Amino acid sequence: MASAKEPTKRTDAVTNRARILQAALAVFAGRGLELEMNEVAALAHLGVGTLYGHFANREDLLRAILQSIIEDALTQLRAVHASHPDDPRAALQELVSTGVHLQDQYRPLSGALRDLRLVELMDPSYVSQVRLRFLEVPKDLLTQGVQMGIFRQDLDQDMTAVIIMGAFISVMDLLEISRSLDELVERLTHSLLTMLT
Amino acid sequence: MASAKEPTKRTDAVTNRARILQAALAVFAGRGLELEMNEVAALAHLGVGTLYGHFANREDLLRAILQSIIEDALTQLRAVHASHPDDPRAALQELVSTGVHLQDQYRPLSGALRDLRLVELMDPSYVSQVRLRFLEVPKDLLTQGVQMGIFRQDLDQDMTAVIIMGAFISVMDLLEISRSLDELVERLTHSLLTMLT
Amino acid sequence: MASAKEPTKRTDAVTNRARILQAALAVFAGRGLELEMNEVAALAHLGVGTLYGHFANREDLLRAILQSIIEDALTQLRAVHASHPDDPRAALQELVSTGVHLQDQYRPLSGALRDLRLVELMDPSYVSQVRLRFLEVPKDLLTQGVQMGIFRQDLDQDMTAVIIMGAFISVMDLLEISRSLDELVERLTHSLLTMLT
Amino acid sequence: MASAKEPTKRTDAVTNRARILQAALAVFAGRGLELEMNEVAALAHLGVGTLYGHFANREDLLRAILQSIIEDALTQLRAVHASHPDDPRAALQELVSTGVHLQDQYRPLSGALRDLRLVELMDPSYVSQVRLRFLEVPKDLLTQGVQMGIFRQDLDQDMTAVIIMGAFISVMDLLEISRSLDELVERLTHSLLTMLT
DNA sequence: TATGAATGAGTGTTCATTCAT
DNA sequence: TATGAATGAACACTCATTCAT
Repeated sequence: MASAKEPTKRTDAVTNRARILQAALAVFAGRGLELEMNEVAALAHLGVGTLYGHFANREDLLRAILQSIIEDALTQLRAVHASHPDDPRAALQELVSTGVHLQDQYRPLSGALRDLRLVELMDPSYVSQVRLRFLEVPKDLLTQGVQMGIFRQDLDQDMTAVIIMGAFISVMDLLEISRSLDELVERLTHSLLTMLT
Repeated sequence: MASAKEPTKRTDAVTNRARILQAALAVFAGRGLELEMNEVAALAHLGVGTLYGHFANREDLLRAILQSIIEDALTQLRAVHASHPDDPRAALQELVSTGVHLQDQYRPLSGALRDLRLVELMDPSYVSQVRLRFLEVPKDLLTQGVQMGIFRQDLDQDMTAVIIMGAFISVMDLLEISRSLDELVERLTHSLLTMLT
Repeated sequence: MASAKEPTKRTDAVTNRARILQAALAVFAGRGLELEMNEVAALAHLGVGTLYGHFANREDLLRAILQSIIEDALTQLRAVHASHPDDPRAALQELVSTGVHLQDQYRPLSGALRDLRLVELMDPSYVSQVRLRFLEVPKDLLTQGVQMGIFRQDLDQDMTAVIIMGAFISVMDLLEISRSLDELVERLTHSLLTMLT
Repeated sequence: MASAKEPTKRTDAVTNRARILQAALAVFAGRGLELEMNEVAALAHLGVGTLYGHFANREDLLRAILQSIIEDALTQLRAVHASHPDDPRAALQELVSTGVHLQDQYRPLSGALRDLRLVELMDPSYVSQVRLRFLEVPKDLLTQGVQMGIFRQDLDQDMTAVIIMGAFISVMDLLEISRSLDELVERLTHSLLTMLT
């Protein structure tokens, strides 16, 4: 029905918004919070002005990226737990794997989450809420594992969740002296399981 | 060109270098790598030009701050181990305490150590070397504890060191929902001891 | 951040590049290599940023001006020779006139061509090449005049070309004690013709 | 009588003034009007402050250098004429030689004399006066030569003086394609003598 | 809605000049 | 008088944001 005479000048607005986010994500992966609007525009093959049609300003775009990353990460992490409803050990292993690969995928994220500029960007309450949502994941896994008698009973579950999440972040420091991400995953999983059972 | 209104301050040059570093440290604590020369100068009650008499440029000043922080942190952490030569449990407790307080004192440090700009600032090999030097501290403590039969034998010491360091960093995330730094230290120490023995 | 008080000028980009060059030329005529970006921008009734959209940096703009002046000057000087194919005397007269008026039009040029900063700006080989291209003009005229039997045979043509070019430059020193440019042109032409024939 | 106990702390003020001028001259030879106070001070092995004890400001120092160079150049050029009271040909040859070597010795001078900043620095009337004093030298030589029947009678002596001075300056352009300064001197002298006799 | 040239506040850095020692 | 660290105005350049097209 629709005969496209013009060379798709008005690409669908939704498409463009997605394209911007995708480009912004790529730039964020490289530059983190230093992301530049021109660079995003260039990568999205759009004019800078177009970015401002979809996001009020740079901060808005950053917020959108961060939310997108955060929700993606949370979704991935939660999916892990859901996919191993009866096997906390396997769940932990995959949680570690997913966590480490998320670090790799969104490299500047962990730094950004600790960057003071983030608090100026996002609502402070949102930031702490996000942190808690992340901690929920290992905590739920722990609770289940303890109930099933697989993990030790004498754990401070909040602290243990923190320890697990912190391990995801810090283990990247060993990447340079390690053969591969997968080796790190395996060793970290083993260590955590040793300490938790 | 120079209009001197106030009676020019003429403190000792050595004093001024220290004052600049102190001011820069304070600004770094607030802004991290976004540190601005004007802000440092203002905080030090010095003209901008004076900064350039002591540091060739902004990057040089950042490098000086970072090295200063890093060496201070490493010194503090190592001192802990040395002060408890025969008691790995007590050493761990104080290590946790020192680690958490360092996080608090040099807030943007852990983020900066993960910031891509750091590698442009410092030698890449220096950065990874620093990470390893930090990991050495808990690792040495572990080795000793295992030899003394206090910690479990079945630990991957590199991984465990990573887990301990990661815990220092991540535990700050819980600060908002915790009553105090000291409470966090206590709970984290307890959890780590539980898992290590 | 940008507070637009006046109704933003939005002249064609091509127009603006020309306007910048024109303004830069005017500033160069006044300040030579000391040209300031702010001054050029103000004279062009454009923001500084606009200059950087057309020229990568100050040096680039200077290069563009210098090349523009040099090519214009060379073109004008060569055109003189071409317009008097059979009359070296008339050609010399007009060459002097053009040379002197070029000096007047692009006042700091001859100084700039002798400025050490020029070599940092342009390729050193470009600079010496330009000098030679300037010398070609009187030299060709001499060659032709000698062949036609109008100028004396016993001339070192390179040296004579240098003498003619040097006269253009130095004669400006007499401007203050002379009635007009045209008088200078006439007297210089007469002197040169006297010495060459 | 004077027993110098202190390590010559107070070097004679006259000595220092001379040292500053010497250093400034050397810097001027390299940088021209871009001369920097710190560089002069360093080369003179004196503190910057000392410079301001002898010269009110940078412009004052520049004025002093320029006057020194100008007077030196004039003295040298006049001495040439005086040393060949009866031989205008020989005088011209040596005038060329001296002129060319002065160009070489005070490289940025001819550019500076054409620099607009010079007029802001020196009294405009001083500048034109200086130009005339320079022109006097070849002019006197011409007058004498004409009176002695050695140079042609039909010369506009002002213009010819200009032509000679201009030749000194422009001949430096050929230095790059010439074997040596001396070769240039010889060829230029020959050409001038050819044209003047 | 899309464009991207234009904008100018803000930042790093230089360098003539001052003044406590 | 000599010193040189301190000073800050001035300048090149960047980049988020706007708006005429």
